[in-house]
Amino acid sequence: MSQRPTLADVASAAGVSVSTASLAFSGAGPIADATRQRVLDAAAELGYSGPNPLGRQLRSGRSGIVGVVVGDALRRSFRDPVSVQLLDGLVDTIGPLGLGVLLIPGPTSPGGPAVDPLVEAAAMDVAVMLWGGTLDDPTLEALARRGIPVVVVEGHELSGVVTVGIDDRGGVAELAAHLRDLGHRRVATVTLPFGPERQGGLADLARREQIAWSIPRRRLEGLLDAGVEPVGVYEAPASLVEHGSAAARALLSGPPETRPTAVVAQSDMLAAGVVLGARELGLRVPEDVSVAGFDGLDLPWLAPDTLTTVVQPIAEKGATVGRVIQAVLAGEHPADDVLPVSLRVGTTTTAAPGA
Amino acid sequence: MSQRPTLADVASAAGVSVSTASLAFSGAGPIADATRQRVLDAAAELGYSGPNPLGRQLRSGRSGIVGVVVGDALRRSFRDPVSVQLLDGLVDTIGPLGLGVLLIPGPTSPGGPAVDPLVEAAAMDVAVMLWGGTLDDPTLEALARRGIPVVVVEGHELSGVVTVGIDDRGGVAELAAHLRDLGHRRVATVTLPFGPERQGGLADLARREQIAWSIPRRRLEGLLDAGVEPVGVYEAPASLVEHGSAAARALLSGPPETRPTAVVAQSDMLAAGVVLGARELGLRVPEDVSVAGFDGLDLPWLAPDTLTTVVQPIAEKGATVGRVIQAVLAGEHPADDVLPVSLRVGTTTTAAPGA
DNA sequence: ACCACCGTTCGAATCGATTCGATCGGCGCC
DNA sequence: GGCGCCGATCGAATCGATTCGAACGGTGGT
Repeated sequence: MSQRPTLADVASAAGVSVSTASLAFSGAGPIADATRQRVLDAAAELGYSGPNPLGRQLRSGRSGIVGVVVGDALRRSFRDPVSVQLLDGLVDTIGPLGLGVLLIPGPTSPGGPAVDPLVEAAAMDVAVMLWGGTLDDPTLEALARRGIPVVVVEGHELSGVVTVGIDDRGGVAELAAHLRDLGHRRVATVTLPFGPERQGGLADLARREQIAWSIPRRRLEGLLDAGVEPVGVYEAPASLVEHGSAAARALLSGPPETRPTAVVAQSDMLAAGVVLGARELGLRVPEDVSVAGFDGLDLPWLAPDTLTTVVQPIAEKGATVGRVIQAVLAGEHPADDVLPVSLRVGTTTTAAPGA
Repeated sequence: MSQRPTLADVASAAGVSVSTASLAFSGAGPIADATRQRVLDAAAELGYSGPNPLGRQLRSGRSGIVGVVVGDALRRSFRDPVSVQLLDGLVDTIGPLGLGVLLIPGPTSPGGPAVDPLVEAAAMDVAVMLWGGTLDDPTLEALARRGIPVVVVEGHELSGVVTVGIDDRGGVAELAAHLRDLGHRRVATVTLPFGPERQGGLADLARREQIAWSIPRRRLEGLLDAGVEPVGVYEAPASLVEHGSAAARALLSGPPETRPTAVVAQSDMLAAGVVLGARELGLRVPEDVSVAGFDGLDLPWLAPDTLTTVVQPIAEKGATVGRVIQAVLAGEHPADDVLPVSLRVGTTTTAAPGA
């Protein structure tokens, strides 16, 4: 037999019907031990390694696949450990449920199609969007058209999709209050990209009106909540160390009288870049300038320094997404979830100079 | 209609047979423009968003899925950018072919099952193993039993699987010759883990006999090829910065007379850790100790230093894997592939002290 | 006017498994 | 000894699409 054996082959070899053979593998339904053994022996004999997943999937209508839409090319998206740790928590949670993760790149090039072909045609039971998009996100629209339920991480409160997020606004507010209490009056901030166009550079007030994505907006609002009006806003095109360094050069090059005494970055990668960039400018951290981040990453290459940062439970967030997926597949309509964050004071912040 | 519409629904709404309706979507086979348009209109009317992938997959026997077995938990595996960039190159190449990547964690916990359930049961047309395993790898066995073709990255030359690798032995030899020419006589090395048990620490000769994985072996052999017999071998449990720092503490704590004047690390992450660890010990790099790595990563947080390293074409390796997959799916038996590497001299190596 | 041919469309088989209702056989109870 | 029940097994329908050979209608040529 040149073809791989099917359940029918095994059944006839074992002298039973296909339905009985199916029972022997699935274990659902009554079957005599002797019969099951006979089927399994026949299977081993024929080199049959279990039911073909495609047949099973068609019948059950389930593919067992969770599509994860990454917001960018992998190499960029996964350079920030946040995405990776989240994915890890997700995989750990849904693995035991028999679900697997299909990676779907976000919009790759400006010239290319708006959505990856996988979004249009791949088999999946549910989709997850890291870095939740906006309401008119073409990916979101395509998934809705296909009737695929969506879980959005850190998105707007959208109708028809479930979101899992954190209290980033409150966390930043707490951080800002900490800096305020340390005497900082000139605070600059480095933000995550405002939208898919990913501009980089100092953002004036007009630009700040155009924030499409919710994370940079909420974290900016957190500052204001604590009464901290930033003296400079730098929009990073991605959450990467080099963009943090560029931000430092842009924000900290002025004379000491007007130079910010503290910089709040919206991610730890950016904050680390700010620290390195500040040092390149000859500034001491934290004596000349305090730097704080967001995420609570472990950055061994920054040792012996540790960032002052807002710690978010990343793996737990991934696990929460996993549980939400489970609920959605069970036909439930889970509520949006917001996880708590906490301030961790490290060695990169101290009292403002002269305060 | 509570159910989602099927092709049959669309066909009857358009007044044609299902076979004709299928032709309208697939474009394979002759169909009158007017008829196709009628079918597409009916589909739009019913909210039918294209053929159900599960039905198509069963019929064609293809799932369009490439299973990628990551050698470890994601959060660890993807902390080294090498895996991520490789995956990125792979995704870029197979995406246009209509293929998607299913992430499959490697052996997670020592107590757990030897292979992830996805390896046993997930639908996939071909599997890729990052960090190729050994001959008796249970994952490899399971895939062989299922008849799923396998492409191994950086593995042994195995029968029945295609491997894609680089000339790491030659690259390390070139690097070692460079150090030798700089006058270094006491060279230590930090290796990648020898096998799945991932021990960490100084490796004596007995341990060096037990190298199960091929990468650490070949890169070690590269040293010997250049006539460099390492005065110390430190086995890292993973390719992470902190393990490099630990290696530096273990290898470089002795008195200057016996201390190695150069350290060759088998990855850039390890090398970066060695640089940081050496500095913590009060040693200057490269004046007191030269450090070299492998991979050719861009490490902005090491600025202004740049590692002396062996550059491998990571994205190109991923693209090669993609092309090999394409060939395998076309029924061909592509040959093993070995990509070239090149030495890049940075600021972390210089002449040996006193040489 | 008939035939051959070509471009379209249709019917039916097929992919590989799951599942429900029906059937079969054996056993216990009256 | 017969009836009923229960556990085990079987048949057939079903999931949703693709594909191949057959049928069909219309046109052009003789």
